[in-house]
Amino acid sequence: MKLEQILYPENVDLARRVQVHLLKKLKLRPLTESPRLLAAVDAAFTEELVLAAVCLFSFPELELLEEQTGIEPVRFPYIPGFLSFREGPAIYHTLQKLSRKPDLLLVDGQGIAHPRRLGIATFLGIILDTPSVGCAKSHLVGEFRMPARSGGSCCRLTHRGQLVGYVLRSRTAVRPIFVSPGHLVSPRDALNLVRKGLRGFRVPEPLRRAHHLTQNLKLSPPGNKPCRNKNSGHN
DNA sequence: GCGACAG
DNA sequence: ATCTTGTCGC
Repeated sequence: MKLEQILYPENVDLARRVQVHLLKKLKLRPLTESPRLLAAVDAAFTEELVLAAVCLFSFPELELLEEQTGIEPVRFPYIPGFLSFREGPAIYHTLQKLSRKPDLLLVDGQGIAHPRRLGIATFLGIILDTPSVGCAKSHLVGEFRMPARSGGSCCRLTHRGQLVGYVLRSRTAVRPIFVSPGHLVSPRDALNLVRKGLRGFRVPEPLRRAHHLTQNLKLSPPGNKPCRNKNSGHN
């Protein structure tokens, strides 16, 4: 199947077929080696644009190594279960701008905790053939017990009799986050990796950075580059 | 038919 | 996600 038809299906039915197609390629297995380069991705929106941001970090130190952004017109509506067709293309093309290929993708959204096991983390992991982890701020599918009130507690997230991730209370008294494996990792890997990235916040540090970058992009879009010789005081 | 429903 | 002001609490 061509990349063009995977990224830009013309309607929801075709999008569903893309998901069913990609599912055949899904592989979940424990990581052999710890990742060294983690890329956190996020997207923001205006009425007509998708603004993507990618932040590359060393792992597990989490030192920022590189940032990239990209903008595309909105081509797909937001429909629960089809988020990857709204945000995916812009994020995909922005990831291609990185000077180095990441060992792990940390995505703002679900992995296999999805009606068809194809959340955006799984989608990106498969088309880029890279291990990925989904970290969503709210529930999409699956059954779970609410984790205890204290930070660090977590419960399994199951769907149709399968373990699809964990519900994690990253900090005391905050709403839990939903962690699920995307591609080429195990549910436990996903949980462990997200925990290492928390740094005391509700959402992993790398994703916060990506989110901020996305918001800044909306405020200072490229093309609005300040011209030299205009009130710069040195001419 | 009813309720749920990532970002 | 985005819109959108003040306000409750540590």
